[in-house]
Amino acid sequence: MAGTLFFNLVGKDAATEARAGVLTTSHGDIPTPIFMPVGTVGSVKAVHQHELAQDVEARIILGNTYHLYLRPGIETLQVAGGLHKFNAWNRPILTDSGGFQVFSLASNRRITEEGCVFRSHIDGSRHVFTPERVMDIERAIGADIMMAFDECPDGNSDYSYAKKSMELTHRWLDRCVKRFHETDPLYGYEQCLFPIVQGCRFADLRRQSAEYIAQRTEVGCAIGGLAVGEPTEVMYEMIEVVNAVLPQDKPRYLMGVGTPANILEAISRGVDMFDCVMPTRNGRNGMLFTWEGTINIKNKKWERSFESIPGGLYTDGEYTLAYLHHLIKADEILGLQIASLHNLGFYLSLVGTARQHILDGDFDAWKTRVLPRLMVRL
RNA sequence: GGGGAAGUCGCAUAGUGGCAAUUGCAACAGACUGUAAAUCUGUCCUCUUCGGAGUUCAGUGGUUCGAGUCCACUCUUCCCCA
Repeated sequence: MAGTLFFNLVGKDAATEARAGVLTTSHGDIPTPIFMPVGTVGSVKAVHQHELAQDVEARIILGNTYHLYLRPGIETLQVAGGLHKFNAWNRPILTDSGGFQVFSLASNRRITEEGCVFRSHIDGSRHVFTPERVMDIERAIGADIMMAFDECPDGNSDYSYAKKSMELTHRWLDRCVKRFHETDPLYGYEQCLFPIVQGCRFADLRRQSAEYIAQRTEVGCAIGGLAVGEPTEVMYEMIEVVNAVLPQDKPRYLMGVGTPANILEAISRGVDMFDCVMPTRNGRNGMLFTWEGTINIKNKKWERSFESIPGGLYTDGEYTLAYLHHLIKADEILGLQIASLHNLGFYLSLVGTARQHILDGDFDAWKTRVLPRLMVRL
């Protein structure tokens, strides 16, 4: 069942490794570089689907296997006809495998060769995730892009643990690939499986993992286990190491990253896809991302700033900083919505603009110009 | 007019002899990277070289080694009966 899911490179920056492409799926084309809003439990928090599509212009969103499996449960999703129908999002969806929960729910799980035993963070009940089980669940969710089940070790893990963890992730990958090919999509459209590079902060492990993944990828590759405690410079170095090995003609997805600066740096090192909770979570917590830097809208200094949110999209000209300051301070739900919407709009605009500059051939100059301002705290 | 209750750091509260003094809210900052997050952390009398130092619990006086806590009076607020 090949053919509806493929990647085309359409442009390459001369001075850097930055690329522009199109990832085609049966739910629509995804221009790359792309940012994918995170919708863990089937909703991008505080943002309507129609806002995501029309205002933010999101091309693809994430769902999470672990969270959707616990709630609403895969039976409900199957009866609904998959996540796209269930949550009324008819553009592409990527599901994370639960590998990150192996990391973030470390106190509630135990890893074995077979898989991972979780204690539900909701009711304490016991659940077993194996590579096979995760593939089955991702089939049931119906994501266009399924992620392999991996272990995401802490960024400060020592070499011996990182190596063991990487090797386990590789063995799990082979089981994922096998199960993936033994099963068929449930809803009549093609799904693909992205393997995940691990190796923590160690260049030789990263290289080794990238080689392993390169031989097993069909549509695209992911780089996991970064931005989990290691220094930013180490993350950049690992991206370079990995992307030197991963196939040129397939999209590279840097999982869970990151700040606007992280994203531009990663694009310049050949990354094509990103996801991160930062625009939504930080937005709900009062942080706005703009082309001029970040704003903590809760700060008193914005109390009388009656200008529009800088670089706003949907919100531009309608809502002022002072109004958003008021809404967030007053715990008004609309404040969370506006902040989330603004930040997602900015992130999509960031990668969209980057793409345009790659196609125009001046990405590096543009990046150099814009980067320092992104890191300013207003 | 008679009787009763009460005044604590913005507000509300705890405190019945060792206290710069509980908790909540508010305020002011900070954090947040494949979402256990509309969450979490810190500060929140004044000064500080962050070790401390100095002033506090309506006011004044007293008892005591020691008082937010006990006593007297004053002021203020609230409640009940006339």
